[in-house]
Amino acid sequence: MSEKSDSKRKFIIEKATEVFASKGFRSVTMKDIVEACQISRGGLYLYYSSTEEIFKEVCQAADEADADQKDISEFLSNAKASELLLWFIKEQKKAILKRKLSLTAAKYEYAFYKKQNGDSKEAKSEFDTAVKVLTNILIRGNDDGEFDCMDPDATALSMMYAIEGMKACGASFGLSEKKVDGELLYLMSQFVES
Amino acid sequence: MSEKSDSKRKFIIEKATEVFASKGFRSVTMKDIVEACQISRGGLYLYYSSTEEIFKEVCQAADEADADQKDISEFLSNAKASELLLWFIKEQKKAILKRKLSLTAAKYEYAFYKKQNGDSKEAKSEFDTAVKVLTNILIRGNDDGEFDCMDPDATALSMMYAIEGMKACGASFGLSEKKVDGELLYLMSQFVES
Amino acid sequence: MSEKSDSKRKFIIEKATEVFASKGFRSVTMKDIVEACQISRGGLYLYYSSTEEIFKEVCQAADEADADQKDISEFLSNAKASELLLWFIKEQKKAILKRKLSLTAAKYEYAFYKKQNGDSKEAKSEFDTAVKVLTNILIRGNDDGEFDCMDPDATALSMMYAIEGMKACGASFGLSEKKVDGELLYLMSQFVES
Amino acid sequence: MSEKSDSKRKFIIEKATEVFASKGFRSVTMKDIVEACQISRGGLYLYYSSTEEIFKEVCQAADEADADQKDISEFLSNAKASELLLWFIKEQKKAILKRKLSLTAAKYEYAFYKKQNGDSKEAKSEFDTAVKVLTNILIRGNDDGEFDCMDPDATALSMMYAIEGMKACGASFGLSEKKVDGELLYLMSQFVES
DNA sequence: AATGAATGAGCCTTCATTCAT
DNA sequence: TATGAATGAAGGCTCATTCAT
Repeated sequence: MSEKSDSKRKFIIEKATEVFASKGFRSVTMKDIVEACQISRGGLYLYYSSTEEIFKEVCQAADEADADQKDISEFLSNAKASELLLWFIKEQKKAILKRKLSLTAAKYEYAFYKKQNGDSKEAKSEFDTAVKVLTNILIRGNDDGEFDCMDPDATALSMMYAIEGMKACGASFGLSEKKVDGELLYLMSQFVES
Repeated sequence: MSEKSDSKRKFIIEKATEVFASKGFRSVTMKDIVEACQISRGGLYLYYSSTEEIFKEVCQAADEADADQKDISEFLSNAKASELLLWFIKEQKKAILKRKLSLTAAKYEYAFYKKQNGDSKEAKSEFDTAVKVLTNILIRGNDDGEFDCMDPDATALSMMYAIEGMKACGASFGLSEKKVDGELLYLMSQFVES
Repeated sequence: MSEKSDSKRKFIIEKATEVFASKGFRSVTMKDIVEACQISRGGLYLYYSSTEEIFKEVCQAADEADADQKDISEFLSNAKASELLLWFIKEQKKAILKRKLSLTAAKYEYAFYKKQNGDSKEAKSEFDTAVKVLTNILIRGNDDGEFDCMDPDATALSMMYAIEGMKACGASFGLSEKKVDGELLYLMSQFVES
Repeated sequence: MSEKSDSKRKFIIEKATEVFASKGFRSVTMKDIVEACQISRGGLYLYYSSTEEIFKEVCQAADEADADQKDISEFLSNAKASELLLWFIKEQKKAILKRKLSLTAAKYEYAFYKKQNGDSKEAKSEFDTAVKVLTNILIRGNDDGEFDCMDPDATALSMMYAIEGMKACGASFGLSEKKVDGELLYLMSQFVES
């Protein structure tokens, strides 16, 4: 089943991404996806057998697409802390703003859905990873004398909460790029000598 | 007639609140509410004719309940800024933590649902109000020499983003009281001389 | 659910009996029953939620209807053995012949279906009961000097196998009343002095 | 072409036999057979185009396999009646007991299915043949002085009903070899001087 | 006011059957 | 010959909504 036709699977995931981005998670039906893909009901079942299965692959594909944009590991070890921070902030900004295809709302719904049913690990990891990355950046910035951040752990966590808050606000009532920029600048101003 | 029916409406809203808190918005059915209220299907339709209508009243009732706890207007004019901040922070903490009956997830879902359908005002107002209230508190604190906050507008907005982020995190993967306290203290530390 | 409307349940069981009698067990769908009853799909689900559930009640109702025809307990204690045998044989004959509404085929299918899935008790009891009843009749007949049956247990069992065989033949390719009579007479001739 | 396809047909029938033996007739799908044969969906359709067509060949193959075991015609004319009876009884016993690969249940289902649709000849012939064979055996036994059977026709028919009954019981709730032996001995005791 | 039986639309899932390769 | 992806019909189940009582 996994080799059926990778290009078809990819096609379905692409179309499904649009569907989840525009309808969230719970209210998406197999029929919605069938229609988005213009294939038959039975045809979809050859590849996937539930919306949850599709959603997981949609998220995974989206994460991979984000990761592809930069080979982080090498970048992380060579760049200056201020460059890293800029990159990090830009990534977050993209995540907050990407209107058209944002899976944020669907991800919240899915996380809530899993929480109800006992599972609650999946959603957490992405957030925690971001906090760790940012903490490391702040520590290196302190070491290099670029930043002046008293408590990198607390600062990183707090920034990520603010960023998560912007994602949520963006998903529920929209947020202009200007507002996002203003907030990100404000957040950075607390430890960057401008 | 109106008295009796009012108490019945109130009863329905109470039960429905529990349902929305535990199932979110979109996946709640009239049947769920009928069962929670132990009334007949037809009976419910005498009072409300859709889950959306019920959800709006549920949110309104929840907001009023929060507001009732304190007569703010008077309180705002008499209290010291540091007291006001403490009250504000406590309210937010309650909003973040109230696990059992949190409508956060349902509200996000609803906001997203309305955004799709064109409406996107409703959700925004609550957030904006909170920002304004906090801004005023900060300004007063500056005037009284209690706080040292360079940019009250930006600070208030940033704090609310972080708070919104905590709500979202709490709704999707849970947040301990200790973590919330830590973050709130951190946020305040930026302008309060401890 | 059990008191919903007994007359409606009874109506459904009556119609379903016809369906099972004409289509067997496995190939009967909820749709078949819905159409036989001329009710809506959802309507049927108010009373029953699977064909198996309906089939069990159909069988139970059929058994009760058979039992109703005679108050056996009293009859058993007062009648002469030859009368009892006649009654028993007549009942079996009815069971073999009742063409239009015979559940025999459906019962075989169901028994086979349960056997595949591990259960295999349900079907056996009816057969065993009949063997016991017949054995008792033969024993009494011997005691009264009406019959001359050397081994009542073996005879009763063998007769029931033959009767079961006739049921099976009747269900699969039909059996005339004359043939059934001939066979039953032959079976009795082995221990009844004509 | 024909050789290759013949072996393939044979292969399909073998696998299909297992499927019908374990699932009956009506609930067997082309998919079941495709999977049992490990061939493609389209591939199966090159040889057979319905489960009914396959089932007919399955039955025919099974009958031929049974027949192959002994060249009856010659055997019938040379053997002693008591030997023939023993052979006949052993064959029947095998038919009753062959658990794993018994087509009994499927045959009943099929016979019933055809009866609904008007056809009802197919199933009858096998039974009638057996009755005739047994009748002949009994007559010869009488002639040779080995048996003492007053009415060979009636006796043969009655025995076959009992045997058919055992098949049905075996298919629906199982029957031990001991029980089958006991019954067969009982049936024979009625005309064999032990 | 209140009930709850009844309806029918809508989504889920499986399968026989076809067809391009 | 043989494959297996694709289709669409059919049946299962749930739910919003109505209506006679």
